[in-house]
Amino acid sequence: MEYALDRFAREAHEAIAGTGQVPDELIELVVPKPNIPADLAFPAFRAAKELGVAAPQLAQRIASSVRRAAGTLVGDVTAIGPFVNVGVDTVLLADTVLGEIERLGERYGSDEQGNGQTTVIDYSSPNVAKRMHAGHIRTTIIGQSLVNILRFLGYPVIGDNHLGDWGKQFGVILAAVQRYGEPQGEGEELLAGFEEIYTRYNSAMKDDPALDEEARAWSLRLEQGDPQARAIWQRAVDLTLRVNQRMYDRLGVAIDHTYGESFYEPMLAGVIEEALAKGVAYRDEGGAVVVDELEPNLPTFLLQRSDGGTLYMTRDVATIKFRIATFRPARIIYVLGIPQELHLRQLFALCRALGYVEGVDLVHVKFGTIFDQDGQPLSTRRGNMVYLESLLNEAHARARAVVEQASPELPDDEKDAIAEAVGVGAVIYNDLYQDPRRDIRLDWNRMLALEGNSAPYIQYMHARCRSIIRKAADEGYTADGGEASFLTHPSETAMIRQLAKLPVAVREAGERYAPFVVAEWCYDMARALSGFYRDCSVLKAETPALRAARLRLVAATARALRNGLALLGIRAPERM
RNA sequence: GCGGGCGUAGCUCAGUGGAUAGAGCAGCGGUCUUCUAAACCGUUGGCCGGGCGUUCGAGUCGCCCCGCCCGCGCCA
Repeated sequence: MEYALDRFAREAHEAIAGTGQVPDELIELVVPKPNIPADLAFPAFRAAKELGVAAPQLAQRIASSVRRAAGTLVGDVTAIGPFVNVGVDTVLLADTVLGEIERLGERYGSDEQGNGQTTVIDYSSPNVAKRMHAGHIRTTIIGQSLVNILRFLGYPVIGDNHLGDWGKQFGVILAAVQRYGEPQGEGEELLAGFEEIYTRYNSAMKDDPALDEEARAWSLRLEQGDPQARAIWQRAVDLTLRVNQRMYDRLGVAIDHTYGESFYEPMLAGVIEEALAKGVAYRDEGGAVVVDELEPNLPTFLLQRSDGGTLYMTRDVATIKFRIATFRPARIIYVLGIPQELHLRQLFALCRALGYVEGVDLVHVKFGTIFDQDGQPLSTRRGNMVYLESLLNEAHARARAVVEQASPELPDDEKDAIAEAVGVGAVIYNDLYQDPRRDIRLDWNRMLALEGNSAPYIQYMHARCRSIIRKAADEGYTADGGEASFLTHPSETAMIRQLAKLPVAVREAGERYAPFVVAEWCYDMARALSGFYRDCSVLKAETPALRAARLRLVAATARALRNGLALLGIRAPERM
């Protein structure tokens, strides 16, 4: 889709090429830094060198011979030193952008580049029989935002929650249930019970190899369909899904499939056989299936345990094979932590060696680890674990306190709804506002910040727009006759420029698998609005025509902010 | 040892070869009789870890160091 800024870039390029001063292939436009008074720039260095002239001279020649074709978005063209600076025609831009937003509404910023190329995204994937904690929040939130963004870009996206419900890990739970009895209770509390016996057994296992054997044996019984093992397993799976769903609902997360690792059990033997038959793997003296020397610097790994049990790797290979056969994707994305990088490199290499992934892009979207205040890893044993539910509850409570103070007149249920949107939004935003590769040190005040570069700030600016629109309607004002040409104040044109950038930001976020690009756009949009709010009154505009134009601008801003926040999975309340 | 990531203001972070490196938080000083002060304005704060190179131009690319984090066969 060609949005206003795409058109502007094309027309600016054409205008420069039209001077005949520089060959088309040497024209490369860049977006200048904010302190430069231009919307696009052509650094003339390379072209000047190629043409054997001084760069400032070439820039000057281009600027003085450029012709502005009527009806284009190209405004002033000036040379500053070796740069040709191109300004946008702000009036035409305003008219174009407002028109786009009014026409496209909640689709403003979307695109069609996906073109039928299916993308499978593996995200969230918590373990069964455990509560979700701070460690799960990143894959869940980043994953859902990528789903939203890629869908918006027109890719058919299939999300899959690859539940950790199999393998030795669950063998430990089964063995623990045998030893300590199955925990009783309901919901979160019951899950905590499972967790408790799991950690107890796990630490006992450390100095008793017999317990380790037992857990492994139970994982085998589960794989082989032992009815007792399957019954406990089923209860644990159902319970976990039920409890997790509450978290997903609060976070605006909806995952298309929840196959889980167990789903692939019937396919595992075939995968192992195939790897052996193709000579990609071999069985060693101990009986384990080994994959060796697939690629330089790729460490050896196992596809089957020596006792016949399968591994994470086995199930992941089967998962890829299944996904490709079932969904015919052009791409599979894993939203997984950096510590899993080696595993995925091995997995991808193995799938390539097996010939499973012709024409399929395998992508690891990686993120750093969460540590506590002191830089220690979060763990149940350390007692520093932060559970997702209590995190969200705390966020809600803090936001609720602010609503209570700021808007005591609102009805109770609306206060609650606002507190939920704002509190949860703050948590989500905290994970999406930066490049995910960095490790995060847990800091409640930063995580639950309600001011500055935060979701609540953006939500607040949106609510202010909505408030203006409500008040205008009360007074009988409408946007009718609101010509974009009245919007000439610097704060207004700054807003329009920012509005125009949403489609660009969405595309970049998709290309880089980087929701923070959208988050950044939202924040910059909110700041642009606050400048406008300070400088330009809507209801008290000098003329009815100006008021109507500003009403259009404010409505468009609310719409665009809402779209941006939606891509992050953050709600935009009408009032705060 | 091998592999990967990170290093930009006191703290948390943007900056994907171009012009004078930008935000938020914290600090200091101001602004509510005004379309919501979850806001706004002003201000303090930088050998961009270090070195060498490539380039007309390097926070950005390459190489070498330094520091921190992570991973490296029967867990996931």
